[in-house]
Amino acid sequence: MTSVAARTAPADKHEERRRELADSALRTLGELGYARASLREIANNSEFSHGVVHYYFKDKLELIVFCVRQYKTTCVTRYDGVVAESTRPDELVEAFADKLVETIVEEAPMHRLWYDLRSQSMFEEKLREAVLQIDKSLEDMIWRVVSKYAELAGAEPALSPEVAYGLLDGLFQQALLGYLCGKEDVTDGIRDQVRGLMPMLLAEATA
Amino acid sequence: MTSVAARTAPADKHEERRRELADSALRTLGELGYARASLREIANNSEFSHGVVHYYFKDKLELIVFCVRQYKTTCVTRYDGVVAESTRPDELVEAFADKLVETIVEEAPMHRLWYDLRSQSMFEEKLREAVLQIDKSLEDMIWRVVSKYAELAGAEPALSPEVAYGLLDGLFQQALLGYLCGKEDVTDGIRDQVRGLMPMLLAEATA
DNA sequence: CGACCTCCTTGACGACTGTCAAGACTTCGC
DNA sequence: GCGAAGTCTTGACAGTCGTCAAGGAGGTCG
Repeated sequence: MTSVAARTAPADKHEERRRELADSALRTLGELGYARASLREIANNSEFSHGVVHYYFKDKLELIVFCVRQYKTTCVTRYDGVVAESTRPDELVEAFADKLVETIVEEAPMHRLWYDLRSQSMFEEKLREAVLQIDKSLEDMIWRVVSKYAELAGAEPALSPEVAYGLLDGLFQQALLGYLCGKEDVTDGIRDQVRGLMPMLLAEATA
Repeated sequence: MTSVAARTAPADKHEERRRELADSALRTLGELGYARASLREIANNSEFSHGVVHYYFKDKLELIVFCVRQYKTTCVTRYDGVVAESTRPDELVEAFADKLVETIVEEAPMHRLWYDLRSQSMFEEKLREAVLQIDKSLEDMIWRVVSKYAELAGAEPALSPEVAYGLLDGLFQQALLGYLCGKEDVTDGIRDQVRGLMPMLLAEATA
């Protein structure tokens, strides 16, 4: 309010703490999953004590929904670089496959958490709104890849965004499970699978 | 041992009780999910008391793995009738799609439990062996459908069993989530999706 | 200095969990 | 009909959980 003003407005400070808390909570959640990650364990892996959660969040549920929302908002831009920088269809496929593998190897805990939460939402209504919203944003992300791929190939996508996402998500989930189970060549496997699948997503140009 | 002999051998009796227990446990598990289904709740929804579980099962984990194994062994034959009775490719696709819809509508709790457990196996090593085994049997089930379809169409499958299963499982999971979230026309949606997808799984006959 | 406000810790609460031991009830061989 | 084996119930155990109230620490402003 005065000349210099606060570095950060008080409301922002509050919001920033929420982000910090959510950030360290995500580490624990990715390690233990939704059900076994207690608030005490989450707090232990942060720089705070277990009581502070209820100062910034109403519920365990509110914390967790906030966490996953936060992670996925950064996550949905993951392939945008691939889309922006590819100039030939096969180049895009390779870059996309590389990025998929990188995601599985480097962010496996986060993604198993996502699948955990999506499964939980089948039982718990309170999770559904957030899950559906995130799912949609992932579908959009995949669609940007597919439609760019079609454009570069001079063709049209042969499938709806929903189906394209469903198919690729199925493959990704399978690969993630395989990777976590220690199966070898799962990374090469997903690469081959994507190389084989992507051309099938296209149809002749109709316009 | 005598002339008439026992109706069921003692070992069978024990095994039969396990099946009975698992059967009523499955109802509770399908309703509450893996994490929130306590042994007391499971026992409450059966004709037994909560202590009996440890007479027939070592663990909660052993009970649950037994349950899902039991369910899935009946489940993996679900589409065999479709495979056996179809004589034309389009007929198979329709019958397959119908069966998928029927499965979603009538057995949603069982299948969300399956996805719950598969997600949990990404965190809990002890679940992985059973999950991988069941997953493989589902892959085989799907492959019987796809290869029969190819045969009827006079073509070859364009994909490996693994990929075919991954794709269809992705679609199925998406449809299940949509159905549980009360989305309308999800049943018509999956029908259309299958009709659109199946032909894409085929390639020209090479032999 | 003292009153206030924000942020965070501590400790406790009631409820719920998986597990298991002790014993009651049932069934069956003899 | 008796004893033993098998089957099931009951009650308790140690532990964990989410939640929240009481209060301390640190800063700001009157």
